[in-house]
Amino acid sequence: MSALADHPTDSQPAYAAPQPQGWYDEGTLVAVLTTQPLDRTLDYRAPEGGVAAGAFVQVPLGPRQVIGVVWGKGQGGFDLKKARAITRILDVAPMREEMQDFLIRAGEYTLTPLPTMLRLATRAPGLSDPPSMRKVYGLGPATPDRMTEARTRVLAVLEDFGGAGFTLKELAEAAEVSASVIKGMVAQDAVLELEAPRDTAYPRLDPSLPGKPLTDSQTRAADQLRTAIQGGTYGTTLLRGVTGSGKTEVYLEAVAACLAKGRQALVLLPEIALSAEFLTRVEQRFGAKPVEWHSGVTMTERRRAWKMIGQGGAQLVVGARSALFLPFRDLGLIVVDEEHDSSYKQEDGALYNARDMSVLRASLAGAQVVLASATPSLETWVNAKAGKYARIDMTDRFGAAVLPEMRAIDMRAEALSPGRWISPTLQQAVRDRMAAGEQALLFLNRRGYAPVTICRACGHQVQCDHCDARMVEHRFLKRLVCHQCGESKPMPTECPSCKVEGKLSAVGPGVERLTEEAAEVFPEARIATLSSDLFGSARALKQAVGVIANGGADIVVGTQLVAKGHNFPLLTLVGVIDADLGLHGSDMRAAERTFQLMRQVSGRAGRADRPGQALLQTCQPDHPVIRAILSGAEEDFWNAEAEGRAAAGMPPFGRMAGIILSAEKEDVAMAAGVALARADQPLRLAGAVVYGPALAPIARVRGWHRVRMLVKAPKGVALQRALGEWIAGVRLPKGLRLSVDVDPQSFY
DNA sequence: AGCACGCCGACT
DNA sequence: GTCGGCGTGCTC
Repeated sequence: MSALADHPTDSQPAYAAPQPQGWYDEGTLVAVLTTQPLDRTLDYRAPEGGVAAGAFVQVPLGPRQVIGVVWGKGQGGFDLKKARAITRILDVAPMREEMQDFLIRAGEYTLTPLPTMLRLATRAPGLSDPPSMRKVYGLGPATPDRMTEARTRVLAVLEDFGGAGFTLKELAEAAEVSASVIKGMVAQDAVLELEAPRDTAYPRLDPSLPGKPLTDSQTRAADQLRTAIQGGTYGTTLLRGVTGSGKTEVYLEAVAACLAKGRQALVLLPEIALSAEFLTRVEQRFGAKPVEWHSGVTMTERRRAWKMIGQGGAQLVVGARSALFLPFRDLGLIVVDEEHDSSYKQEDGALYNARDMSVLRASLAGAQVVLASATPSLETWVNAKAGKYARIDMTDRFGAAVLPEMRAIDMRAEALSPGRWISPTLQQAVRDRMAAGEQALLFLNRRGYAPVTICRACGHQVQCDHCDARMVEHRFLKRLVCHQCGESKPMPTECPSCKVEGKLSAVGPGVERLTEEAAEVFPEARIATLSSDLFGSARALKQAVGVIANGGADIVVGTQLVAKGHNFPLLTLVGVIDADLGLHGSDMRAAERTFQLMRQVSGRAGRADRPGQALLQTCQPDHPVIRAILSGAEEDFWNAEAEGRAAAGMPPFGRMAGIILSAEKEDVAMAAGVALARADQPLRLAGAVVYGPALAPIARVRGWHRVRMLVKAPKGVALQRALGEWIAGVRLPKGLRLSVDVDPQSFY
């Protein structure tokens, strides 16, 4: 058996496959899938003129009109007098059969109902609106009765650029005239006023423009990807390159090869902040910007993007995970940058991992996948090792930069007073760098001022009112914030429990507190703090990053925000304040994540041609993870992790699903969990075991009580089918929410 | 998801 | 007698 028989691409569809793309004549019954939470399609009569399979349509449903997709031919088996007709066909490209397949397979893999999957695929505003029109202006047949200077300029602009296409505002600006001059010429037919669709194709990208000069290892990697793309079939490649090795240039060459073939490409990025920088790079490479798709894109732009991607009027999309559900007409390449990033796995209606679903989508579309990372996930590493994915390693850093020297600072041997976190050894190292005119980064993956606020009179710890989580003091905001639900309240002066005034005290460090300490220890230094909550927008963050990159700070204090791809050429020292943070805890991925984060953060040092150094403050210098980070023996680390996981039957060597039951009352959630645990026969028959129910470690979120269960199974078990039967066999009370997380990232 | 229908308590 | 609580069930 292959190493990953339970991979999404291996699942067998249980739903009826959609009908071959065809045509339905007027009056015939067609099955329509809507986003309404029904467990089946409904039959409708094809409208006047017939309808294509896959067409987006508006149909009557009870008293309402809803949007749906013609899924196949009608199912029948009901009173045919009840059949109603499709109201109208929407003016968008029909859904391709491959997309239908993708939604079915992805829904089965993640145990998500098909209507919910369709909702992911139709997240564009104004889909049902008629095409939005606007007035454009072109050269008219007549000559104006009297020529004026202004009128001459208008005609000159129109002649220079030919055809229609200017809006009134654009033409007025280009010709340096007022709108009334143009309106006057329209009245005389010297200028033509036409209605044209507002949603137009995006500027063409030119893949034949020369790229940046590549190093030898970049050239080899790019060649391998190009060859894969020439083949025009499915394949996945792990592109592993150490920080600074220039992965982006390499996969942009893959994009170029894909565009040259006339197919579309998608680049998934974990964060919006990255895409701003990325857009410029794409524009430099291809002469035009790609299409953006993320939560910050405006409604009108979203509609245009969605329609143009479906029509082929967009070649390259750069986006967040939801871009995976865009209606590509001919997708030839998906790049998942920073494939290990946990933000690819999240709930936006459905629980899915965009990295795994990319592989599924590509396998159905005959497209290539490039999984790029300096620190791949264990799953991907195992797939590559098993030969399921191709693997390219880029080991040399771009230019003269080399990986930083890594050393541990044993905190047990450092003389440090309580409430202080920067060890004397690290202090000296920072001073040395400052003396050399270089920058130092103090890394602490904890937002806010202090993670715990305790009352020194009664010992009370301030908790969130809605969650079982401690509130984190944010001194910058002068508030306590719950990092679970986002709720915040003003910093109290008296203890909420014993009402004693002025005894609340901060325990433990956050970046804000670390900044305070750094300012005391290094009074002459210019200090910048980078933490996501200190910036109101991606723009503000980008500006701060720019200031630091240009030498506007001596010391940067930051959270994991700094680990993600920003380039600071003057930075040569990284001090990790608490390398042990994340090593303890119940999470099987804690070691993996710590390893990745440490490698990434230390990759910040010495990117330019100055040698860098990374110092890790730890109380466990002999911990295997810390040792692997220090030695740089990544293969050893992964082999050890893989062995441990295999021995424990953990993913990717075994299968898992997390179940979360939530209800307003704890006993309701717990009772449902007990009922589920008792009815575990379908799971046992399939060879799976259920653990729990237990109160989730964060047992209350936003006032909802959470109970969790865990299902484990050996590889090769049809886990989704067993889970489906299991849950269907138990009657759950209303007011209870159940969510199933196949391949959970963490156990919360 | 909506929105109906439907069957039991305090009001004109 | 009836307005309305939201429990159950349907939508082609």
